[in-house]
Amino acid sequence: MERNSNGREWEKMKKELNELMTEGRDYAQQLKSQLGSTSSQESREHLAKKILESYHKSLTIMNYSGELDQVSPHSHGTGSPKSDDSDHQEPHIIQSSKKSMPRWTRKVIIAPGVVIDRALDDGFSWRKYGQKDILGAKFPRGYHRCTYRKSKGCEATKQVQRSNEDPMLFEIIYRGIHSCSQASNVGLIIPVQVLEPNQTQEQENLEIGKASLDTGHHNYNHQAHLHQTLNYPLPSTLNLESNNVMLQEKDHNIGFLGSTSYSDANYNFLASYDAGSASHSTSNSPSTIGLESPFENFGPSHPFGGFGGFYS
DNA sequence: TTTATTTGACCGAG
DNA sequence: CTCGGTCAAATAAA
Repeated sequence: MERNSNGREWEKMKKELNELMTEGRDYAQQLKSQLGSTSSQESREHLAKKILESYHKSLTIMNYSGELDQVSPHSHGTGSPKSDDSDHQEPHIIQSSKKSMPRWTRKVIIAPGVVIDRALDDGFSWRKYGQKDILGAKFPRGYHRCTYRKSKGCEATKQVQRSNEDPMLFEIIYRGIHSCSQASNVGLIIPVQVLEPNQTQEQENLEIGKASLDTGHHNYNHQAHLHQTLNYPLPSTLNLESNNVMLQEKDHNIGFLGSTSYSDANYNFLASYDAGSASHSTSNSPSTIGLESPFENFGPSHPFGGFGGFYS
């Protein structure tokens, strides 16, 4: 209703989303056309990777970051299947303090043996700028901002807080929308191979928490060799393995974007290939499809309406 | 070198 | 004052 500064943020978010999805659509289109031909496997993999990146980012923005990359049922879990598992994914967008930036929470449950860094990777590159001990929290909270804040003025930030009682649970609070179109180290998901099921994960987790919340490298070195198989060298740190993660969103759920029914017609046009996804290309071509008001579209099955209430 | 992380200082809100 | 968040200097990594 009342569109004020918050509404602006929303606009930005939608715009970003639109670009991201359009980009992904283009890549998918390319991939599709390459399927018939005998294009290089490499090329196709690259496209697939790009598509996943787009999804990843889009979902992150929307607050829904399900594990579409790979759906690996991480069963074993010393005590993982807790009630929390009831997937109540819900991203909550509140606009409280700060520059009235949208904010949402994501919860990530790490399966035993998973490298935390990797698990928490959401496709964007972040730079840690602080860590604080929080009252009542057993683990410190890490503060991160977009790596391109300086160069591109991207103001997105996130906080990572490890749960007190369940060290496998991380709560990530995102604030602000990425105004940068980075596609850096989205390590893509690698088929995870569950490694040694046991080991004192709790112990390790604790250690990590003490040491450095989000940079728990070292600890899992022994597993590294197991994953040398992956294709992409991870940029920093050696966290491979990854996706045994279970993502959950808390608070309000946005439902799912898949609901946006793109008309096939539109689908064909998108030849717009704005690799750079220029900021102006916001509504390039028919891409505006259902995204015109993404959130409204999602509404049908999900209370996005209530959503609006938050940031307005 | 440049870029990233660590960490205590600093600051505003309550 | 305390607390949560950020800054920035020192340090580490690349």
